[in-house]
Amino acid sequence: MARRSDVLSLAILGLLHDSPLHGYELRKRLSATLGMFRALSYGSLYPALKLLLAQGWVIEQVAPLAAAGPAPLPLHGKRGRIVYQLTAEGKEHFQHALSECGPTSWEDGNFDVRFAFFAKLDAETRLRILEGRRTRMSERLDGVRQSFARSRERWDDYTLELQRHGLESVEREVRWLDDLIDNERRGGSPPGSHG
Amino acid sequence: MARRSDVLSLAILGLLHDSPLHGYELRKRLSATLGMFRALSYGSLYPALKLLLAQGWVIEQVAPLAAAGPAPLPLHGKRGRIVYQLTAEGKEHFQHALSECGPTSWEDGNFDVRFAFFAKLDAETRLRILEGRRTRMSERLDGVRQSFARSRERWDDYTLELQRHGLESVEREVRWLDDLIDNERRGGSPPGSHG
DNA sequence: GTTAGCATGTAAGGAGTTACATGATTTT
DNA sequence: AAAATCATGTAACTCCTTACATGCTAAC
Repeated sequence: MARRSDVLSLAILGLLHDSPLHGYELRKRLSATLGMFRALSYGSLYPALKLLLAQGWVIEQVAPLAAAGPAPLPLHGKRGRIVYQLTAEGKEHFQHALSECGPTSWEDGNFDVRFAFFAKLDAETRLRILEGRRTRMSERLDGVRQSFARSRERWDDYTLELQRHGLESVEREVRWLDDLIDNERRGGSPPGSHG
Repeated sequence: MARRSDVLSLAILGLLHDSPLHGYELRKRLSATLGMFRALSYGSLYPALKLLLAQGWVIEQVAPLAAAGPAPLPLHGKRGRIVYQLTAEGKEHFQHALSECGPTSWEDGNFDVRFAFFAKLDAETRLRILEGRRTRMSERLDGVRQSFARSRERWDDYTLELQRHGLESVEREVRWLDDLIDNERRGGSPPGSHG
């Protein structure tokens, strides 16, 4: 019934939570936000939407004429844009799926999307996910540091530089999470800047 | 005949370039280095090795007794470890594939592995790949900056913070590439530290 | 009038993971 | 003697991309 991870579904439902959208616009927002800097292909998006439809989490509505919106709003001829809207079950499923704070929630692919919708979660769940992620990243940091120390002679300068850069990236990630956890404990919203 | 990208093949051939290795050891090195901090599964590795074998780029050698190596070297009973060794054609193919400095060479999945084997490339090719990568990252930076500026009001603090963090990551990547290009132009090896 | 962008889809295939299956060796 | 680690592999499955197919609309 429920898919294993289905990050994409979660992201789509989350975006539709605010307002109904059609596929093309959805794709632009998915690409521009949610840590997804790589553009998602239509070959992934449209089948995913049909799946959400089949599960009753969204409904399709053809919009041939003007719909309320601040965008340029070009009127279409034969077939209007297909606008997807969240159903009551869809909202329910979204909240349930988003509230999952087990180990899968802080995995590489999942964490970013969870974080993007943190505003729709309670403070306790937010903290649990952040701490889980921090622990995971810390473990990774240890592993990377050890293999870095173990293999100083084995590799040339370029390979070493690549490893060093990767190491720094993970260190930066941990510091970022530390700041977020700190801020969450004080009951504040995310900071606008940090070192 | 030749696969489209085949980053994994390139990585394996590159590691075997220095010394023959068996699958298990190969996997550890692939995971620990080459920017691959995620462990590669055996379900990917062993089929890839069989493919290299079929193409004549490596040969298998069963090592039931001691082989020259500084490792703990446990002797095995029935079946020894299967050690893979680069052939002359394998070396040739590796050099040819690595020297490819077209647009594919600076794509997300490919660049890291290329960079790891930079020591086996001439300075001119190194510079061309670094500059291609820099341009690509710069373009991405522009796109991210624009969508970040366009959507300041649309999203909540958490989503915005995620975007800001992503933005900073790309900025950092560009600075890193700038340093490397600078250093390459001076004809030096990679720096040990930077801002 | 043609190029670029809007808009929706399908079929085939690439690249990888998980779960399964097996067995030796080393450490506790 | 149990647990961890070494060591090799296969089959099924997931997720995603590319290439194809179609047609409208806006800008130059």
